[in-house]
Amino acid sequence: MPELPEVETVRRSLEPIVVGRTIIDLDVGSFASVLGTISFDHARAALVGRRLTGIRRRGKFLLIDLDDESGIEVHLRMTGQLEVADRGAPPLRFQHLAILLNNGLDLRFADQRKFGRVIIHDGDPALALKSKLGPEPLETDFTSSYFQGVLRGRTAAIKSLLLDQRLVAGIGNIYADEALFLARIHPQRPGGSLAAVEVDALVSAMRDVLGSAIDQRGTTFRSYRDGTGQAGENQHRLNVYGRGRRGEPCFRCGTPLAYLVIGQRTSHFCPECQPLEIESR
DNA sequence: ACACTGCCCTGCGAGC
DNA sequence: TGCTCGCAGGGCAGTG
Repeated sequence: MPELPEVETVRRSLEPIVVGRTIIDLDVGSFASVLGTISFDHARAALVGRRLTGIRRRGKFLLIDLDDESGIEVHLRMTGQLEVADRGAPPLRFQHLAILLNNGLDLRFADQRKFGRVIIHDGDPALALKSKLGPEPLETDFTSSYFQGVLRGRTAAIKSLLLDQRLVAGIGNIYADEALFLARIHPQRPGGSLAAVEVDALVSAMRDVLGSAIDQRGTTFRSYRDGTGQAGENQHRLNVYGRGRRGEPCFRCGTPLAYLVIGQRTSHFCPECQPLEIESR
């Protein structure tokens, strides 16, 4: 499940290989809606001959900039993969699109569950995302006071608010659970009930879990790979995600971890380290 | 504006 | 062993 650290790892691994290359053709598989509503012919007309000038990340979106000020937006959703391979190499399993480059390499998009998309924009793809995405949690404009303002008066569970991309961009289920554990905050606490010190701890925990996950080149459970097909290592560093369902012990206190479904997402936490009642803290 | 639900999609692991 | 069933969940549309 690619979240900010995984998407950033894909970006970093692709950047030196694809930037500066020119698109010579496209190859689409049977799943035409990977391109959204535009036709394959339209996509080919828009992309062939374009040079890739950069690759950026915004939240969980990858943005490929082209030399005519247009761009491509890629979202991997749950099981998407974006990988570079030699033209002669066999296609990826579940491959839906290949962008053929002038250096003998193909940029390939695969997705087992067909949730991911490759969207071609006439202009800067970042503009389309501007209204949908909050600040980047690793940038300096994501401050504790900003987040405190965002949470003020909110009654929804903090876990759900962390997943709202309009409030902060790039957090998914794994890193939301990990950050709440580090900050010792129960996932069901109403967002507006967090004290200033708790928001401080949460903001700092988000930075910690995301930063170290990038250092580990992402979390690989099953399908996630970087742009060269390499798995990440962060799955060995997780404190709670996936462990609550199995009732495994908390690494901090030994209490069996628990899980709850919040906003239709499984939330793993330590009932001892992350109490729901503020009075008992 | 906010909170919440249902939808998309399919391989895989659990259970029988 | 072979089968069925439900889980995994990001973003978006739709409802109240």
